[in-house]
Amino acid sequence: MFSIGELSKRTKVKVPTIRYYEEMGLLAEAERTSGNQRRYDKEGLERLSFIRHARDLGFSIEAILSLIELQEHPDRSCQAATEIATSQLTDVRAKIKRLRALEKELVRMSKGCEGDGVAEDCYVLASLADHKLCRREH
Amino acid sequence: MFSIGELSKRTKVKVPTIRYYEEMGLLAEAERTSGNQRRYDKEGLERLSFIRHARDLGFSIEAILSLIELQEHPDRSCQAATEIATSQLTDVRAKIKRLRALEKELVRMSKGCEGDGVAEDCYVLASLADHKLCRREH
DNA sequence: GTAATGTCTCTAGTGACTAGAGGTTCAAGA
DNA sequence: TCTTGAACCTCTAGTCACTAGAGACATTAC
Repeated sequence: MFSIGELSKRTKVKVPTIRYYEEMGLLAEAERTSGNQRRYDKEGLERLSFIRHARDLGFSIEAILSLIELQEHPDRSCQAATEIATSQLTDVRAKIKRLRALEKELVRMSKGCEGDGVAEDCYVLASLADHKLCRREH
Repeated sequence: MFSIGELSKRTKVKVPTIRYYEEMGLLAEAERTSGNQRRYDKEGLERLSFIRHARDLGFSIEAILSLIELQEHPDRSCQAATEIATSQLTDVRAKIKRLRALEKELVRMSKGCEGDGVAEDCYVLASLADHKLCRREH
């Protein structure tokens, strides 16, 4: 059994974040010492690692709740889990696409201006003021 | 002179968002009718278009405040504007990189599981439970 | 004149934390 | 055993960029 600080060190999840996850129902309520401090065991560690991993991959707390629910009923179909992962993938791909468009536009803006003139002639500012100067939608 | 609703229609920025921008100091306080409703002119429209465009490109409100400050002093060096744009570009590129890694991992996870088994054998869940199954860092 | 639509301010909520205050508990050393 | 200091507790409020809703007032079209 170890403390919340120890759990934090092992999982690299900050202490307040662990408490927050407990409050959100991602982590079961921890056992307590007689002095009311949380104590964790291997199971708690595994659960938190799972959560941290999923968060790192961009899953929302809500999605993780569903995944945990599923984990706790190993007899259920895993279709839901696959759907959640696929939807996350779709999300990620949409974000990449959008960021690529932004990247191109920002490159164009930055290249247009050396940063050595005055604001009046700045291509960055001009581009922002007039969307028509953009080459593509973003 | 037109109303906030009209401005909203023309810029595609929602009415409460316009009021929010005013509160944040991005937009000058609008003139008012005798009945206390906001009225805008061409200048307000241009300013809001600028803001919207910058937000679309992912600039933070704070960054936009700096850009506007610069716009209002056309004699100043535009170095700051170029720096803001470049830093934004760096940000965007970092995000893309990270999302690409996530994409790969999610593809691998989804491919590993057909979604036709039970949760106990689900590769998605197994991957989340054990980071060691991952091919790369993310 | 009336009815419908638009606008006003204000407060509170979103997601996923993070920071801080003020108090209690624990573990290690003397 | 006592003391010190780090770690822990709960609670509230703040972050960012909005968004939603209540209840009241203004404007516009007929």
